[in-house]
Amino acid sequence: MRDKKLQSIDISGFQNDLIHWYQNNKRDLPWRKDKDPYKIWVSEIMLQQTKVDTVIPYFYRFIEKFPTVQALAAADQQDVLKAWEGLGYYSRARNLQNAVKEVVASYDGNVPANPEDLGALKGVGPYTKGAILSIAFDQPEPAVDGNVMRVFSRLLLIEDDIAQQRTKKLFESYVREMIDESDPSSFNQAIMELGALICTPKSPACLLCPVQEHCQAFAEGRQEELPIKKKAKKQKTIPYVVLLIKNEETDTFIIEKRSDQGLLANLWQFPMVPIKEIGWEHLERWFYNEYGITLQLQEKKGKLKHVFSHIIWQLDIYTATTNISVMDDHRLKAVDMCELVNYPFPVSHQKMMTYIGANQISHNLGEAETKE
DNA sequence: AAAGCGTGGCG
DNA sequence: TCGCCAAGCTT
Repeated sequence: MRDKKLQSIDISGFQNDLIHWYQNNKRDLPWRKDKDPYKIWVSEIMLQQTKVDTVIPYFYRFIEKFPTVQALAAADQQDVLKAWEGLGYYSRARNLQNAVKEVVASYDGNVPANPEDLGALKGVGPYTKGAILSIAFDQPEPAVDGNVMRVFSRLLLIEDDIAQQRTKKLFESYVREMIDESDPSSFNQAIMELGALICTPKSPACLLCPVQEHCQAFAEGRQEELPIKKKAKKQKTIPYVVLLIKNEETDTFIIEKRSDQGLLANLWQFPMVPIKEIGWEHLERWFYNEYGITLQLQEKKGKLKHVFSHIIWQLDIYTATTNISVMDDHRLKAVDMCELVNYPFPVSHQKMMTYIGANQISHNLGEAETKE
């Protein structure tokens, strides 16, 4: 029994209008040059919560450095993170490499072409699974991302909160009814392309839309109201003192590897003191207890506000000096300024490198804020 | 189910 | 400046 929402839709007419538009308007993107499942996979992981323009240069560099499943599986995780540096959501990179190792170990290096095995891989959720199956293997599986939910919420006038997990399942069932089984790759990509180019979140270009005549929201002039999405909570601000600690004798700076779990896992940073918990008066003492290093605070170099999706770092950046050169703790390293480029840093800490005269190591970095 | 997890661009 | 948003997954 077909859903009520679909009864008024001319499905094959919709498919034809959509896919015809896609064939004539699709962007020439690097992951559309061939159907290598590995490249499709890499692109889909990079594109999670990330704009196409941001991904393109990363994709080129990543594929050049790790051209095959085997190459990525054999790589050092730090090199993988370095290639991901600046893209964000770094667990994507760690999960991708874990998954690729599994593909080499269990599937002879061939990306599985069935939902069960593919979906069991680290970092491959419902969307990515459907995207790989449809785009690389021409299987009629839904690939429901934010674009698809936006397009379909307008097309079918669906008012469920798209932030809810169960809403995505609802959209998957609609896509299963609507998908073009003769070309699921084009169908899925066309919906996403439409969402990116025409059916945009704000001010959708309905007058240019190839499926305008099928759209129930447009018929009622309600396209701007959809989709419905619950607002995110505001982030909490956490103040830190960041220490750019120089050993004058060896001309090195102290960097620290972050925990292998949680925020920015396994990336490197300049040591940070959660100053609200510690208190200024206990800073040096706490630092010695924590790291075994005595330091002399020098001067404040500036401050940075760094906004994450869920928290905000308020960073006061200081230079400091130390005499301690021993570094048997492997989480800490004393490195020459030139060596900084070999370690993956979060963007916030890349910006601080300008304060110690290091060359900017990133391809995508602006000036740090130095104002008070 | 809801929170944790990055970054850059845009109005 | 600030809130929203982008081809989501994990726990």
